[in-house]
Amino acid sequence: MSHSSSPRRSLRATGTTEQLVVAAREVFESRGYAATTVGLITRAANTAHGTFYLYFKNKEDVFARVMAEVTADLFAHARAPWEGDLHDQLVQAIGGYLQVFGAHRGLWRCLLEGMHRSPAIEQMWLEQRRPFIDRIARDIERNQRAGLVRPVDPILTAESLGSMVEWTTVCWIEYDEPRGHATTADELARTLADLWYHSIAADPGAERAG
Amino acid sequence: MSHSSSPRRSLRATGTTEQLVVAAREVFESRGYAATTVGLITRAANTAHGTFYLYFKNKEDVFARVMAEVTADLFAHARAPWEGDLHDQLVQAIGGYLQVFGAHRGLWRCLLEGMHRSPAIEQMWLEQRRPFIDRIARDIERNQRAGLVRPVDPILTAESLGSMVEWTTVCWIEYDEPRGHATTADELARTLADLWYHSIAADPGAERAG
Amino acid sequence: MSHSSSPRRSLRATGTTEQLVVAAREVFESRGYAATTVGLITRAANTAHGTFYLYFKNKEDVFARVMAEVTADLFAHARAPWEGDLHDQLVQAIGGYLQVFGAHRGLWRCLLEGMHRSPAIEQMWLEQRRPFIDRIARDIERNQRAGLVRPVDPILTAESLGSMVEWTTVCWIEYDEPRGHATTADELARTLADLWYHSIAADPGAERAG
Amino acid sequence: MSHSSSPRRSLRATGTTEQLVVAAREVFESRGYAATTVGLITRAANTAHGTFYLYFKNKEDVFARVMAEVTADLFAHARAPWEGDLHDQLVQAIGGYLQVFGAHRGLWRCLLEGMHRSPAIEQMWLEQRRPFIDRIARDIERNQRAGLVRPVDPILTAESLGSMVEWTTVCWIEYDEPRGHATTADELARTLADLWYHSIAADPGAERAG
DNA sequence: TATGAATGAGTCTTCATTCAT
DNA sequence: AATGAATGAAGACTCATTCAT
Repeated sequence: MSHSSSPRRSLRATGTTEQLVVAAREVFESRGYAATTVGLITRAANTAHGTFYLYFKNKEDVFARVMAEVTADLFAHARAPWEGDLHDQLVQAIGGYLQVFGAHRGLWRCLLEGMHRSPAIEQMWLEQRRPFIDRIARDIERNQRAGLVRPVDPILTAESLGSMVEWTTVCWIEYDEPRGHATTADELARTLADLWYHSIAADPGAERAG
Repeated sequence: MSHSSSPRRSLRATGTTEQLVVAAREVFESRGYAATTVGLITRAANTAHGTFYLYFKNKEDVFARVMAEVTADLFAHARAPWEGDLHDQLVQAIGGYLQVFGAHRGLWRCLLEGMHRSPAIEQMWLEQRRPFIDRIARDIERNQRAGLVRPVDPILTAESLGSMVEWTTVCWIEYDEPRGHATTADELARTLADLWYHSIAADPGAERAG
Repeated sequence: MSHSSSPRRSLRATGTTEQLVVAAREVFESRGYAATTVGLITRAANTAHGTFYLYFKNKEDVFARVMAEVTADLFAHARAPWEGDLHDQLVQAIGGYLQVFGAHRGLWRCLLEGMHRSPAIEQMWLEQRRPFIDRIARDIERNQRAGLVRPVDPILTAESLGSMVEWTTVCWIEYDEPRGHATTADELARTLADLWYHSIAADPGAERAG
Repeated sequence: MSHSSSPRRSLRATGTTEQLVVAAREVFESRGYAATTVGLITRAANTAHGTFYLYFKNKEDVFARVMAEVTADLFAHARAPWEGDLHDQLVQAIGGYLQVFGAHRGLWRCLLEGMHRSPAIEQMWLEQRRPFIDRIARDIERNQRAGLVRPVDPILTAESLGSMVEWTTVCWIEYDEPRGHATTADELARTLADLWYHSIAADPGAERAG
C-alpha cells in the first residue's frame, strides 16, 4: 500500500527542507543577500542543485522562510510580560531584543540589503517591524493616561525610540562586537533603557526615587 | 605639435570623470548598489563602456568617489555653528541632517546595501559615521561640564542618539515620504530634538522655562 | 494468496496506462509537443511522476501511443462507404475528414512539431498518411477506368489533392476558427470538394448535369 | 578621432552579425526550432556565447532575422511578371515557388514547429503567408471578370489552392527528395499547375485548345 | 505496482573586464 | 584618450530519469 511508505518519505522530505533552510540561514548570515546563490546553499546543504527547486521557488522564497522562523523567535520574546516599574520593564524588553537580535546577526542586515532588490522583502521588513512600533505606541498612550509619560506624539515617538534601539543594536552587533566586545549587551541595554525612560517620563526623578 | 593637445585632453578627461561620477550617482540613487552595472553608468554618462575603466577600477571604486562627494556635503552642513540654547541647537542640527540626508536618498541605502559586499565600503561607512558620533560625544561632555547634561556615558549615549536620528531619518525617507508625507521634515526634526533633549538634559523643565 | 492479487493488479495497471494516455493526449493537444513534459502528464493523470516510466520509455513513446489511437479513429471514418456520384462522395469524404481532424486539433500540430525532433515520429506521420494517399490514388485510377476522371498521374495527383485538404484543414482549424468561425466546416468541405472535382473530372459540366 | 575607427569597427560588427545569422540558419535548418540552442549557434559561428546577446535578444529574435531574409527572397521571385496564358503563368509561378522553397528546406518546417512556442513566430508565419494568398485571390477575381475563371469564392479558393502548393511542396521536399528524387521539381510544378488550372478554369478545354 | 524524493546535465541570460583600433 | 566589440565566467532555473521504499 502506498500509505505505509508515505510517512517515512515525507519525513525525508521534511529533513531535506530543514537542511536547506539551515544551510540558507548560514549562507545568508555570512555572505549577505546578494552574494548568496542557490549553488552555495545547496552545496552547504549537501544536496543537488535541482533539489532546491523542489522546495522553494527561488532565493527570495527561501529567504522568506528563513526570516519567518527568526521573526517568530523575536515575537516569542516580545510577548513575555514585563515586570516592575517603567524603567525596569524597558531594561527587560530591550535586553531581550538585543539577545534575539544578536543571535541572528547577519540576517537583519540581509533584510536591509534585500529590500531594494525585492518588493516582497521590503514588505516582509515592514510587516515584521510594524507590530513592534505599534506596541510601543500603545504602551506610550497607556502610560500617558496613567500620568507616567509626558505629552508627546505617541506614533512619532514610538518610531523614533524604536529606531534608536533597532539601529544601535545593528551597529553594536556589526561593528562593536567583532572588534572585541568593548560594550556588553547588558551595559548597552541599560543605557538605551535609561535614555528611553528619560526622553518620555513625566517626572523622571520622582519615579526613580519611589 | 603634440604638446598643444595636452591641455585639451586633460580638460576632456576631467569632464569625462565628472560625467561618469554624476551618472554613477544617479544610477546608484535610483537602482541601489547591487543593481547598478557599469553598463548602466556609461549609458547614463553617454560614454563608451570601456572608458569607464580608464578612470575607475570597478564599481566599488566609482562608488567610493561618489560617496566622498556626498560625505563632504554632509560635513559642510555639520560644521555650521549652532545658536541658542541646547534645545534650539538640536533642532537646527537635526533639521540640517534631515535636509542633506533627504537630498541624497538612495545613496545611504546604497551604502548599507553595499557594505556586505565590500569591506572597503564598510570601512567607508564607518569612517563617514565616526566624526559625527565623536562630535556628539564631545558636545555631551562639554555640556556635562556646564551642568546642562546629566551624568550619562558620553560614548554610548552618542552612539544611541546618533543612531536614533540616523535610522529614523532613513525610515522616514524610505517609508513615509513615498506614502504621502504624512510627517513633515520639520515636525520630525522637532520630535527628535525633543526626545534627545529630554533624554539627557540635567533639568529639562528648568532650561525650557528659562 | 499471491495469485489473487494478480487480476486486480493487471486491472489497475490497465487503468493507469489509460489514465496516462488520456492525460498525455490532453496535454499534447493543449501545449504542443515540445512544451509537454512528463511532469505535466503525470500531474494531469493524477499519478506519481515515477509511474510514467513503468509504462512508457519516454515522451516519444507515449506520443506514439496517443497517435495510434487517434489514427485508428481517423481510419474508422475513412472506411465508411461513400454514396452518390463522384462529387457527392467527395463532399462526404472531405466532410468526415474535417470533422475527425477538428476533434483532435492540437495533435496534428504536435505531429508536425515533433517530426523534426524524433525520426520515430516522422515515421509515424508517414505511415499514418500513406494509406490515405494510396486510397485516393486507387480511387482516381478506378474512376479513370470508368471514364469519369481525365488522364492525370494518379500518384502525384493524390499527393497534391490530399495535401490540399490536409493543409487547408490545418490552417482553417488553427487560424480561422479562433478568429470567429468566419467559414463553416460545411462551406469549406463543399469548396474543397468542388475544386477537387473540377481539377480531375473528365467532363465536369456533363456529370453535374446528369 | 573617433570617426576614423568607426567604419572598421562597425564592419567587424556587421561581419559578426552575419556570421551569427548564417550559423543560425544552418542550425535551424538541420535541427529544427526547438532543438536549436544559442550554444549551438555560437559554436557554429565560432563566437563566444555572450556575443550572441550583443546582436539578438534571444532565439526568437535571431529566427525572425533569418526568416526575414528568406521571405525577402521568396518575395523577389513572386514579384517577377508571368507571361503567357493562365496555364503557363501558373507553371512559372509554382515552379519559382518550388525552387525558392527548396533552397531553404528546413526553415519552413522550423516556422511551423516554432509557431506553437511563440506567438511572435505565429504572427511571422501569418504575415509571410497572407500576401501570397491575397495575391492569388486578386488574380482569381481579375480572371473571373475576364471570363477565364468560373464563379468560385475567391478567398476560400485562394486559401485552398495556396495550401495545396504549399503543403505538397513541403511534403515533396522533406519526404520525396531525401528518398531519391523520384519526382522532379518540374514534373511536380506541371502537375500542380494542371490541377490548379482545371479546378477553376471557366472552359478548360477551350483555352488549352487555343 | 506505485510512489515521489533526489539527481545533475543542459540552457538561457547577464555583466565585469579586456583589447585592438 | 576614447571606443565598443568580444569574451567567458557565473548564476538561475528546468526537467528527464533513477531509485529506495
